[in-house]
Amino acid sequence: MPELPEVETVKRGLEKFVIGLSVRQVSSDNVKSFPNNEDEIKQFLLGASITKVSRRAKLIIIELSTNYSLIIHLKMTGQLVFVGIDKHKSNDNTIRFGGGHPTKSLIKELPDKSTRVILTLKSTENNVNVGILYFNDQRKFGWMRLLPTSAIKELQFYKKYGPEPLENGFTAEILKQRLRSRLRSAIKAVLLDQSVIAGLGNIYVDESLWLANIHPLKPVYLLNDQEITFLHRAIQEVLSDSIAKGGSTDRNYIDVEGKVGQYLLTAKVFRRQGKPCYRCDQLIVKLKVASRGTHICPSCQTYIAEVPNR
DNA sequence: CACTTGACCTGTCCGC
DNA sequence: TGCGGACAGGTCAAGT
Repeated sequence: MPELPEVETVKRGLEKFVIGLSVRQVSSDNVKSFPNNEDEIKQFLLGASITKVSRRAKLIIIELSTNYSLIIHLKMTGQLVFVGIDKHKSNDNTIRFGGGHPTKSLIKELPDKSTRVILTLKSTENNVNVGILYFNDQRKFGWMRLLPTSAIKELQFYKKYGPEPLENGFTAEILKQRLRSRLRSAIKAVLLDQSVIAGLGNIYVDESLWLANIHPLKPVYLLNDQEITFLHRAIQEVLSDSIAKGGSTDRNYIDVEGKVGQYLLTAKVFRRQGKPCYRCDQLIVKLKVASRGTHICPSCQTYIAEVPNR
């Protein structure tokens, strides 16, 4: 579920709380979640200080003073949560996340049974423990991995990532070019492909297509220039709006401070089946496209399917 | 090559 | 109430 806005929110939270801290202790309960062996961890993670946090597509990169990095993919149910060391429990027994303010959160206790990796972080100057970073992941699809920083951009999947939709270089013309490789596919399937555009997932594809008045099943070759221009603008609007709202919490997502995202409160179609379209009052319908739950307004997003020619 | 589907997991919800 | 099955959706491998 974490897509670009959620991952960006987590990245900003990490910047706020863990930059400058050093890793004192590491524990992991699941090899899949964190496959590096003990030697690598001892040599390149323990004692290293965190110098920088960045994001590419849905990947979080935590750079270390050893010239290694932790790269993290949250996939569906991953969470990165930071708790100040002396703030685990307040008087009323609620966890105090991040800077110590009690936060209403989906999480009741830490660690819990979805906790896969625990990083104890200390001050780089004076050896005092400062906080604990928890990597939770109910479904174990997510992972973190320790790699030489220089090796990240050589990773196969990393090299294939398409452009970042919120960066200046991402123009309507670029979008048009990127779409050209997948002319016969449904636009939704293409937008979900990280090698075409980086960072979109199911929620924001549905939202963007509604905003641009495009049916998710419409094949790319049937999109005209104006539709692509609208789509380009819609993607940027939807993503920036969601980042401003701390992302979307469907069931699982929380940020580094344990907070849920607010985007879905104002979502236009996602999970709104049976409710009226904000533009035309027609009821939102749920269908399946690219084997994903897909939400559209049947009146705003029309596409008369051709008889398949095969 | 372009494109689609299934597998990876676990928790939740729905119908019987 | 218990239980089986569908569903959730990011990504890659395997299939058409």
